[in-house]
Amino acid sequence: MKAACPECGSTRLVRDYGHGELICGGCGYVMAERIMDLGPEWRAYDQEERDRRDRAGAPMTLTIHDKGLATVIDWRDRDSYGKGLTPERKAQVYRLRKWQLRARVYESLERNTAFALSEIDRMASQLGLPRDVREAAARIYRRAVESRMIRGRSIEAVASAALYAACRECGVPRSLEEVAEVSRARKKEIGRSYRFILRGLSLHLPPASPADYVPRLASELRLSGEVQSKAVEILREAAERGLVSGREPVGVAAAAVYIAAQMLGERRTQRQVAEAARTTEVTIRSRCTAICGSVKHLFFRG
DNA sequence: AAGACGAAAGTGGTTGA
DNA sequence: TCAACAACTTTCGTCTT
Repeated sequence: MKAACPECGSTRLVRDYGHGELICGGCGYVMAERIMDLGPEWRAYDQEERDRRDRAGAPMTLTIHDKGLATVIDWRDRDSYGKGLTPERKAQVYRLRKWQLRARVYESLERNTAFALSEIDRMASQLGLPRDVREAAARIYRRAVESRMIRGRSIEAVASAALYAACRECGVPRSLEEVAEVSRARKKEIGRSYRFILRGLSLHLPPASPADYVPRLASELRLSGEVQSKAVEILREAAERGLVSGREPVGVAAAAVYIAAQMLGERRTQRQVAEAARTTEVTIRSRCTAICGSVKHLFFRG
């Protein structure tokens, strides 16, 4: 059955998303307010997000499961004739209301989780991550949902943060940049959610070690295994000399790879290494001078 | 000519009063 | 809440290969 305008009977109804209203195309009667889709893109938690919210455009469908048309038990203890209810009837209505509310909350949680998991899957495959990382990310996300930690932050950001954490947990770290590249959330938000999740789930992951990044950098730059081992050796020396902590691990790893490649005659330009590590030549240079200054003897040991 | 170097100014996030 | 701060980036002129 199609909805019709109570004023003129027209069934030509127009949705005005800008104002969140359902309007009769015949006479302009406003039939319903607040039909706006409450999907994640519409929510904005700070000015930055409000500014770019327009990218979402109008929702393609009304994702409210009942499309706003199903019967809702209202809060008045009256029947449809406006008469009061008997105590038994009141108790029954009370139970119905309770269950209807529960069902809605449950369905919305399920829907959001399903969306988050598909996002995790999409990002993971874009980053070329193996199955166990995806499963770890899904596990972390579900735990975050169970701990009521999603409230007040976007699903996208929490899903990305879960993936970021899972990468570390599985020893295949991706930098925040890399995750942000394939995520719809901003790097800043992901970082925030990440810290929040770690604290909330009392999950403590040690900061990523530069050595974890070496295999990826090396393969992206098509460098041999010898270069990899040399880079790891350099990193071990650097770590002993306290040149690692407080620095961005990828940057340190990039410098080690650059030096190792040079030592073994598989030269790569700073530009190439910087690109693979998503950093700049300047950063690599400053890491290099720090490392070379104190491990120069490595150059003369073959 | 391309790559490496380093100075200087700018950026965004953290920390501690 | 704000200023100081450290790490990193951008930009640019100069030197090296």
